[in-house]
Amino acid sequence: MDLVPKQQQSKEKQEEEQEEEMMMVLAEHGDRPAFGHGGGGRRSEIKEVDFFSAAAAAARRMTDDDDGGRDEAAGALARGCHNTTVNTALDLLTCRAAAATPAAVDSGDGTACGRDKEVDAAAVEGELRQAGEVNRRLRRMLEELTRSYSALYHQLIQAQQAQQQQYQQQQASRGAANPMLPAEMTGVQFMDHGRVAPAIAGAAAVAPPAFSGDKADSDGGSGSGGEADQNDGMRTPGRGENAERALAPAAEAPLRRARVSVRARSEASMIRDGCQWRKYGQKMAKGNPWPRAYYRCTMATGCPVQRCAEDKAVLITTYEGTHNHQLPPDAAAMAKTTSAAAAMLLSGPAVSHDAGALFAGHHVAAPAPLFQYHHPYASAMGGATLSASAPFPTITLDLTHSPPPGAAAAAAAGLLQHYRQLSPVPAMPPFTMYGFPAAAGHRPAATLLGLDGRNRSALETMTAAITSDPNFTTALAAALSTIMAGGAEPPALRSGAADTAGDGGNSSGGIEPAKAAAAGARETALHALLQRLHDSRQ
DNA sequence: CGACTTTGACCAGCGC
DNA sequence: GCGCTGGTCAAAGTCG
Repeated sequence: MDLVPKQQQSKEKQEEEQEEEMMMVLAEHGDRPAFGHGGGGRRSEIKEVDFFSAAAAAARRMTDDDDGGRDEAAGALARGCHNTTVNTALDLLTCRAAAATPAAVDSGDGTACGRDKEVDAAAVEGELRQAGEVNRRLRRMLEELTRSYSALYHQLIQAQQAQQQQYQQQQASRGAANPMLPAEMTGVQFMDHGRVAPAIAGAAAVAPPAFSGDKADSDGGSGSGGEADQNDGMRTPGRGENAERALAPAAEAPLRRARVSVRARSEASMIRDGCQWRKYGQKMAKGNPWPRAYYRCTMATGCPVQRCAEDKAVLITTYEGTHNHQLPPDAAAMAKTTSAAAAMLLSGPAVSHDAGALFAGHHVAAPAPLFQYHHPYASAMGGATLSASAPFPTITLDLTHSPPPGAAAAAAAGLLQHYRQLSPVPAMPPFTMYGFPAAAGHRPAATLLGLDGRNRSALETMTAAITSDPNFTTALAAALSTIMAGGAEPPALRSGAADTAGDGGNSSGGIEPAKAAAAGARETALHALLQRLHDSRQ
């Protein structure tokens, strides 16, 4: 089930297998498949973009591994296509370090182990135990931070809902004779962060249902216009859209029109994302020497594919809408990514701005934008950007380049800094941040965070994007060390978090000298651990 | 023969 | 109102 004509599939399957073998070999060396430039000696361009074969291969590899931590990671990775947990496919824990130790290398030998080596092994094991302890403390601390954030976020939601109700009451009393009022109101609701507000059903349909691979009744989430969606995919701006508009509430069309654009280097005419697509049209777009092809998911939904005008090797795939049927695991993986991105776009703070554009001409009481479109964590996401440019709000996941070493770390540090500054109105950064501990601990982020579907989807988007960054380990190291060294958790997380975090929390305010010394020691240990992890991946 | 691709025509939205 | 452009339709062609 993919975008490639069936007649090509057998040949490509062989290529896939070779690809996966390559992935496995590379993974053993800590490398990652590189999209585009550089690539660490690998070919600079890939013939086809298969976002998931690598993950599947990694999952298989890890499943075969005896290490418990890896098994857990592999399980989580494999489950990622079927549930709503967040998988970062990280194996940052001690398994790699352990594998790199002389003890691990020589354990099967038995003849070459001299007494010195035994001593070394014992020392390394002790060191690893220490590192593990630090890791556990860190995890506890971050769990506490997570809880604090979650509580704050819910307070924010409640406050916003109260504010919205107040607004609605004002509008109801003021504009009873205004026929535009319903649309305006839905527009406002659309911009609200409300997690389960009926008016945001479209956004909800873009995100969680498709994620979970649940039988998504998400014909765009409206529950109406089902026929149009069924027949037309969800993308029927022409004649079909008229029917859809007639059936759907006024505000839902914009909701469904958020787009997720994936840029990837590929010589193929389409990317393989696990779904079955059928081409139904092709046009020469103005200013683009390469034709824009239109594909429709033969299972129900459709999406246009476009070749980049600037670079033939860059394939731009734009997804719009939501599948209204069950997806195969591979397709669900991409659906998770794209629909999560759409959900973030529709429900995140930036939506305020986008919605302002969308509802231009309406009197939308849009709250001031909380974030810029090119915010720091967009960089940390490895090239995810939001665009308010017409006609539809679009989020672009750019896989065509990998940031230079250090860029990801800088982005992560910037993300933290940015989050500290903006934490009074928590939004996406916490999701990103909190994805880290969940990833490191191979635990479902949803369990950690108690996230609702929208937050979870946003988290998935972030983690999916972040983990595509080959330098993510470096970024993680920088982020964690920033937390430890800076001693400045996000302000929203300071209150009450430090105590329950045990001594793992490097609380900022008035640390006693002894505690400071201990914190310094922990920091040193953490740096050593992170350095080792980083080195082991290179 | 069925599924799929190609391609010209058609339609709607938008800007001038 | 007109022309341009994006998006879709549907008939014809292709392929296994």
